[in-house]
Amino acid sequence: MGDFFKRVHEIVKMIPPGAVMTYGQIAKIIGNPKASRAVGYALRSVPEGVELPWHRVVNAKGEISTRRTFQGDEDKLLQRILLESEGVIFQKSNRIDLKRYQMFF
DNA sequence: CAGCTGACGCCAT
DNA sequence: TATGGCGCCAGCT
Repeated sequence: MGDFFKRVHEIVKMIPPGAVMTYGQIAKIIGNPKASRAVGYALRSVPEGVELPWHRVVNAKGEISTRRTFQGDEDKLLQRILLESEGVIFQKSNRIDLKRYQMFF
């Protein structure tokens, strides 16, 4: 695993319960604003046993991004449940209000 | 070394 | 709002 992935993980670890950050936002913080897709790729490969709130990362529209794997839907549902358990409210559009939940440095 | 892929983002329509 | 198209980039093959 490269340095980029590690930095993504370090940042995600800092997101407190009930708050979220976006893929693009994390990419910018790392210093590579155009690597948003790679951020998602990094969350896909979280080491076993590593505690990391991956569910607190959503896309720029405030929605849970679509997985391309065979268990994608199940994974998205889990992410939503985890966020709701922390008090995050989803709108009818299946999005959350970023102005309210997004965390900034 | 040369593609390929995808938990993205942005802009045009 | 909702789509569609395209650029980007780290890792994998």
